[in-house]
Amino acid sequence: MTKDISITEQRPYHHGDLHRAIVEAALSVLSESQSTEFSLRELARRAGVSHNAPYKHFADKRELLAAVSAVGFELLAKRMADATKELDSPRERLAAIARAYVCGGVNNPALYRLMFGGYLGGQDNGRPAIERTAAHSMKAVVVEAICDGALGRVIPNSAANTRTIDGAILIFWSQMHGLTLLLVDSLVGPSGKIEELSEGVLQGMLDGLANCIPEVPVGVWVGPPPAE
Amino acid sequence: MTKDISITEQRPYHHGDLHRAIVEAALSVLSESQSTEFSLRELARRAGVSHNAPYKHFADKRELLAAVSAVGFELLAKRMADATKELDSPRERLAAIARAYVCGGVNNPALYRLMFGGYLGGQDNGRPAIERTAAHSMKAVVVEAICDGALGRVIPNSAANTRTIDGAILIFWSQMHGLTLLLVDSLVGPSGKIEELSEGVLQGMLDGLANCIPEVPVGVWVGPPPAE
DNA sequence: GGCAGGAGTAGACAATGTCAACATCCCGGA
DNA sequence: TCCGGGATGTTGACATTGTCTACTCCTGCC
Repeated sequence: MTKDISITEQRPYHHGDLHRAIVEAALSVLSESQSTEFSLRELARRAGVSHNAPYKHFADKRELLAAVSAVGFELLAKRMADATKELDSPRERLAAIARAYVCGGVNNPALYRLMFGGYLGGQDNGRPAIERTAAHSMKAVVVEAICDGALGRVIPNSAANTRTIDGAILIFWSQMHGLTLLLVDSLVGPSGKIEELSEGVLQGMLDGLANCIPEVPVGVWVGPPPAE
Repeated sequence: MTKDISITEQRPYHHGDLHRAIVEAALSVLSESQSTEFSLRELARRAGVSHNAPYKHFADKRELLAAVSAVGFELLAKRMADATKELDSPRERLAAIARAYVCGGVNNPALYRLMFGGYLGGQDNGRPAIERTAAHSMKAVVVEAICDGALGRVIPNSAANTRTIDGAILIFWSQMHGLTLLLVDSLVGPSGKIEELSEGVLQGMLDGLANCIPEVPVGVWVGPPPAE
């Protein structure tokens, strides 16, 4: 009786690629509402399936969020990689990466917050593997740019330079991360000056980084994510 | 019939200071669970009142969160202010403020995330006034330290220096903000080296800041929060 | 002394995350 | 060719949550 095909041929019983559909719905809702508080049921509705169908693809909401977050990291990595194309000066390339990073966060704050807002375990270790992997590949883009000579000298990505690279990454990343979030929160402004502002911070940081690079301490986690 | 005083004298019908009790309960839950997803009803339970009593003191959950966030800003301001006591060197005072800032965030990540996680309007303008006020008084501590000569020269807090001060604030704040969040997310580690790491970033930033200070662009919002 | 209104309570509602039981479809082995 | 099992979807249920409305209790003020 449930086989009552009312109008035209309704979608087949099986969706086909619900996993992807749900993640995309989440990205849409995230962009539109700019709120991280959407419901699984809403996504199911958008995908045209019952409220419980997503559970066949994600163990729980957290796992779905992690998948979305992972896409966010991939998008960011791609943005940054693309930004370095057709640029020769290593320093300019690192600067371009920084701009792409901040820009990506500012353009979709809700997604950026999802990636870094601690909706997962709080600890990186608590993040599902899929997300950690994506985050690491994003970081690799930065590592490469720094080793490339962006700070005034080429730094071979060898064990001997781990300390130097780790330190540079930490300074670079935390500065960009903080700037992005302050911009997103509108805690700095007026908004018309955002690019000029960011540019000043960026160039200042690169100068400072180039100077203090050799003395930077050790310990940042760089390289493949630690095994579980 | 509801007047059945069962055991000893039960608490009086009126709580006395429920507003404060609810905020404190929220701070407790936040510290304990390190999750920002607690329920209003849970707070009411802790305070020993009915699930609707909090609504006599807060219009909705968002307003309660804003109040908690405001307390967070006040605590942070106090921490930073205390950290500068008994320190003479302006630079050391600014460094102490930075350490206090990062430390405060790392010690209670959930609270820090509540303050900056965009659970409010996303935009600073969307934040309730009480919270903006608290955030501003926190920022004032930093402004004072910078003007004090922490960067190698005294910068009178006058209109003529707005650009310089604003720029310094932005660099300083975004670096500390980003560092705090990376530490909280355990995206850098190992944790044993956190202090050493932070110290490196901090000193590097102060050096860089002192150098590039004069050229920093304009536009950061500093001063009393803009009128609604 | 009484009354207005602030403070707290009880009950209801829709929405949500998640569980369990059932339905439908597709694919590989007999 | 048939069939049965597993993956995928559906329906229904449940506890929990934010919030609304109506009610009760108590306190301060005229």
